[in-house]
Amino acid sequence: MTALPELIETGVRSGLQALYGADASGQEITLQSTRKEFAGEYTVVTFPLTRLARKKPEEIGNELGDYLKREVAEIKDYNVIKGFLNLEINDAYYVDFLIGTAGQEDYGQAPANGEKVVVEFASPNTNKPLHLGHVRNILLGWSTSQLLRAAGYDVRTVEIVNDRGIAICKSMLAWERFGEGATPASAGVKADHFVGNYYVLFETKFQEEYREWQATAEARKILEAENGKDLEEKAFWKTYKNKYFNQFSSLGTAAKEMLLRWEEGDPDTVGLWNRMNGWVYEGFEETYTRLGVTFDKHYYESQTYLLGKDMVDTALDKGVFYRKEDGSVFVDLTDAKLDQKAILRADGTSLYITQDLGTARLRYDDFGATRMVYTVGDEQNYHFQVLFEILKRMGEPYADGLFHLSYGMVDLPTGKMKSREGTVVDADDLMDEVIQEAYQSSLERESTSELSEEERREIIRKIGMAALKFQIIKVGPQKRMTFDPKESVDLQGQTGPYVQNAFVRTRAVWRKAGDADLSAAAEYDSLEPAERELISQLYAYPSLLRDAAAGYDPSLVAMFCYELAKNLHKFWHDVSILNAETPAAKAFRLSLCRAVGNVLESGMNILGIEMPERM
RNA sequence: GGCUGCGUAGCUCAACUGGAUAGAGCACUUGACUACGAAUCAAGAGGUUUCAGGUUCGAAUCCUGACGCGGUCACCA
Repeated sequence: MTALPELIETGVRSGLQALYGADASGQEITLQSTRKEFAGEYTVVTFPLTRLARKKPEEIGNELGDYLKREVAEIKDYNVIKGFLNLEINDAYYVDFLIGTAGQEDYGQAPANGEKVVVEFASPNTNKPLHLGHVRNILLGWSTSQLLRAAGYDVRTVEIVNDRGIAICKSMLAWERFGEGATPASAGVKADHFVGNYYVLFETKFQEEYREWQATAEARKILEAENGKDLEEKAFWKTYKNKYFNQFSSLGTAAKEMLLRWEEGDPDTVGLWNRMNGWVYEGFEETYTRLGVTFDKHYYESQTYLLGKDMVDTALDKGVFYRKEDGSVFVDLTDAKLDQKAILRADGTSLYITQDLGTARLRYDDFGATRMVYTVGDEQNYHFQVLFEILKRMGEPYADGLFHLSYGMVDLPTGKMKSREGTVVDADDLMDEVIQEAYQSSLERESTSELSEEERREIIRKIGMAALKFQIIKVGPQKRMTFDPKESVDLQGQTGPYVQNAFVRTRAVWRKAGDADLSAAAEYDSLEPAERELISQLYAYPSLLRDAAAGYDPSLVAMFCYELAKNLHKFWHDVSILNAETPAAKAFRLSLCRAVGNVLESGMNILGIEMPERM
């Protein structure tokens, strides 16, 4: 069965040929969906055709409309408004489509295309628990991976954990000095928070030490000698903090020594490091599970940070990189409007980007993926431009399939999140909060009162998580977004629970209908406006998924689900289902409910949002 | 400062990539539960799309400039 857009396009082409002898074979015919206020589902814009047809847009619309109505069986009628030709699709065609195609369980799922893609997201540091920024990253990465899956790709999800470096050493040192052997279990604290608390404790102790030091004679001398810009004393010490950490601080020195011991493989240090990171992973796993995401593979920087060096040699041989006299290795990307970029230090040690070269190759070796998606904030746009350009020049087999899924930072209504100012929204707290709010709302309702306490809790969890997730995913990835915790617990309007509610209605009507006989549905032949709207939307679902996947944009799926839910609610209000006028209408509407419910569930599933049967 | 992204209703976001009278939600006002679930529906009000030029049948979208807000410019990650 040829898809409607193609059908219309070829119809328009042959129409132009027949009516005006015009050859539009190379022409782009502008086809869009009809705006709500006019009758019809598809609209041909006739302005661009004036040159071909040498007539006014309205005339072309009328003549073309006549032609299409006559020649194309699927087109029932048309109307012309200015340069817009609106086409209505045959009821029978839509009814057939609903029964035959849209009713299928896996409607929307594209057939496997045999291509493998790796999607990276989350990728946290191990010194602190996850926060709102990670939540956006994770939801975006996960939903994109599901979207690609629906589009027919063979998808693997991965994260790369930054488990090494000075940050985790700070937590380790603080625990060693002040922890008195405590464990998450003994302290009764979620394990990643437990470790994070020691990171904070380190900073606190360090600040104390720093303040005390500022009163010493040594410090006064430095203040006098180095405060060139006549800063206020407080401001000066703020700028001096890093230098103090590296040169004078005993805590700083101890942390750095710990890092050195770790690099040397000192068993005690590595043991402690394993123990504390183990706690962190335990905590992360809990959070991931609550968020409903899983990874096919976890990469750890401690195991990958030396990768990429071997690729440097081949790149040098190929002339992609060059070596400076001091031994450092660079790449010159100025002809690609990028800069010269260091790949190896003069002492031969590697850099962030070197590691990224190595992990790209590693993933290719691990999975054979020809596409890789990196879900990383837009502050790293430049880094990924450089990385991808290099991989391209090196002729890596997956180089053309690299995509930086860049997204904007999350702000709060009060401004940016800043850990120093304690305005960071913790991921676990946030989930608790939205679920608690969903619980409060549920108290006002009795629709689930006959269910068990456990079932009700499960429903409430789904509702709260839906509110949170939808709120975040509905915003286009590139956009910097403002996240208002108050709005995230909204359960009405353009929200996850609103969509869930539409789904629940489709289920409720089916519970009442029992195993109704649907065979009469095919005889239904006078679609109500709300029904046409729903079907044409169902019709567009596969192409919507295709477009969203091509653009790596799950927000399109979220908006689609919302629109579909909205039309379901309107349909619900406008027509009677179980008390429909005829058996055919009843059977048809039940079928429609089932199909809409399935698509809502499918779309929301892509977003990682679960649907309750009741709410 | 160079490069780069963004600026749409009071607020949070759309606008099918150049098409119709710029659309939703929240908040505000008003109506609809004795009807398959009111976490719903319907209606009202809310705009010089930051500003100024340009391109064309047609611009929130493309070009130029100005203003405002981010990001980034390490042999850090």
